[in-house]
Amino acid sequence: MSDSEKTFYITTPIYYVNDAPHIGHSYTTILSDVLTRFHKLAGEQTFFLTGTDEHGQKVQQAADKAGVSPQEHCDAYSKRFKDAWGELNIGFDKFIRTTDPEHIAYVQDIFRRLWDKGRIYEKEYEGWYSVGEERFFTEKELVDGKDPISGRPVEKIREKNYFFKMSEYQEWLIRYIEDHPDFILPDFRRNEVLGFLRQPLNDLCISRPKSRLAWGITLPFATEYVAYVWVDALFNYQSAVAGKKFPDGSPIWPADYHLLGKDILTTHAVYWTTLLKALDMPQPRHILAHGWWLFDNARMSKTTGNVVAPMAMKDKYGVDAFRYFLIREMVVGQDASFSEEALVQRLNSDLANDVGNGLSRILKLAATGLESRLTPVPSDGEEEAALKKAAGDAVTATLEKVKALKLSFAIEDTLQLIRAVNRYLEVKAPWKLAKEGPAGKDKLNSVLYHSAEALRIGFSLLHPVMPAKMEEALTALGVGVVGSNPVALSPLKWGGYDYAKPLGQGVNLFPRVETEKPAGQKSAGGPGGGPKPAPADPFSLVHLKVARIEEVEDHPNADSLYVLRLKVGEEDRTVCAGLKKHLAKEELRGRNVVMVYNLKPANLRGVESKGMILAAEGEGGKVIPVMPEGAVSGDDIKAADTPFEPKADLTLKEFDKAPLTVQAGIVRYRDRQLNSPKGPVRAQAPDGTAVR
RNA sequence: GGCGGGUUAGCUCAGUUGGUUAGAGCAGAGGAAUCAUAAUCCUUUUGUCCGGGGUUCAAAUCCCUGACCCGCUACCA
Repeated sequence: MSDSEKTFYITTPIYYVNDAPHIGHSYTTILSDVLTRFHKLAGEQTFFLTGTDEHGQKVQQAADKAGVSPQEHCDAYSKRFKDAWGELNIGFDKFIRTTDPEHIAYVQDIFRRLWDKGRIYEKEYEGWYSVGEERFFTEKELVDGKDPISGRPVEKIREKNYFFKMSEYQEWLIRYIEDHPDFILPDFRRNEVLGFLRQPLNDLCISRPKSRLAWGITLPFATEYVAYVWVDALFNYQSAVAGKKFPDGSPIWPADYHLLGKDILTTHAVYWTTLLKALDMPQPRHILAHGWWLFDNARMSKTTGNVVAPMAMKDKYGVDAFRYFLIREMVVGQDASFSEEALVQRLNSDLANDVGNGLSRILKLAATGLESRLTPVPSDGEEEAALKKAAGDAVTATLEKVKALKLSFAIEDTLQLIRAVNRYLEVKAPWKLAKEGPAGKDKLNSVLYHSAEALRIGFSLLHPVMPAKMEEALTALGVGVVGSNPVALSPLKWGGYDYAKPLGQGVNLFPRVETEKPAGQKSAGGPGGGPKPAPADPFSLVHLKVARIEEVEDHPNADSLYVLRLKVGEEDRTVCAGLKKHLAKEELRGRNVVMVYNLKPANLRGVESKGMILAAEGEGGKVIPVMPEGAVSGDDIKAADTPFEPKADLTLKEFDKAPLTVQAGIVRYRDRQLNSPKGPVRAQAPDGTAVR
């Protein structure tokens, strides 16, 4: 995959210092570590970069709050990541911090070069600044002279900022992505980026005045400004390796892989690439967006008490089992689900039964029959030749899949070899040979030597995933571990070790984890599944409330939307409604309506909408808001005989799963009518009309 | 609403340019063995390949259509 045969430079995103390390950070970092170790195993020169992103408003605020300097705050918080990676056995080559003087100087140099090349221009504008939202609004965006999002007052500020001419590179970028099909991975992400680029690309504001944000990198050509944090952060990938070379003298940049979560793909695929282009610098070879870890039914876990805290799993079952699970279970690019049950399953069936037990049996056989000493012999027999071939095949197949980033499948190929050893032992029955005394000794040696060789190669292939445990395993075979490579000699080559040292004894690599199975309650499905919990009634998650429309305004940016100021009990709410085509302002003002109270806020053309007004959508596009009979603002609306467990930030999709319709003039969920404390919710619409 | 992807064994997924009896791992069942971590090995069950229609000598694979799921995006609110 890599254009370069001998070198491999991989990066993780730099993590925001204020965050606490969690499974998302851990996965990205472990994945990078595993890939790095594999490439190292294949004999390449590698460089693995990770670090922390330390500038920005939130850092400044957190530091102020704690009464320390931003730098002190960063020093303390950055360390949490470094420590976490230590615990996860991450072998990074450099841990960069964006407050490193070298990084700051590098970024300043970049800004200077962009400025000299005329890629940056300044633009002065006057706008309305909302302190609460920390952003500008145009005159047009203001609602009632106030912040359209929070409704708070704004102040008029005249401000100058610097912009990067990103829009000029839109056509180039589209073509580049089309010409390099494996630039953005997986391929469906590439299509999404191309879709994003079908809309006009704006120039990028790359400065922040120090009057608003002081904690950042000062722009060399405008010292009263700091760099926009994303630009600052992205250049870490270069500043960290600036002037550095691989041992053979070849430069480290460009990166072979930028690993990242799908949420920051646009930043990398668009901002980063165009910035590099503007500087005539080589592009990274691949940008890989991986998926997320999901936890099914977190809710139920809480009530039953078996909360899955992924980071605690590494303490409970060991770092290597944790790493193995993450790499084995997630198909790179896809989402995957995390559960303790699945982790234990993998630990027992793959690691304990196959890997650990495989080693255990030959150590014991060698101890009883050969005093733990093996002598290399040629692979004359049919089974021996087959095992030797299986080892070679496993190496080829595993490394090929690693190159294609199919790590979960790569592991499976390696495990095939380990299983082949167990099968070979069954055929040769060395425990019988051991009982034949001196006569069987040569045969026994041959069987155990072949088994040990196959295992040694298998363990070496697993080493990138489970460095600590595999070092223990290889040591048990007498193989020394040099640096992070399993052996100084050929770790992946049959006959690569002479067994000069005796084998170890009594090694239990992965103790089985006993799972308590309540008697008489055998799990219905496989352990992966288990009985699926009954899904909650979709409507039970919905929180409807009566609201009074205080004010109706035109949306500043959208022809079909109103911006409604609502009073919900004592609370003020701003909601957008697509009612402009259907109703005049006067028809709405002062009216009581029903709103979805717990809907996740959405930004609709610049105005944040916190909720949604329910209306019957009749034939011919007629829209009639529903009427809560006699109810007052703030009343809850519930459906008869339906549990009421509102979920915070309900998505529109979740709401759509509980379709509402009109029957006999009353709004219903299925056949249950919706009531306020005062009476039913009515809508003058024909039976069957959908309400939304 | 627009664009894109998906639906294959109880679970997680492979299935190359359409080509014989559709596969792997795990889970289940039966047996063998006893060196080993109640581990291993052998044998083995189950699939209307989401539904419907079409093209073809031949379709999990191509086309149309319906259902459900997911991603991105939107004057969805």
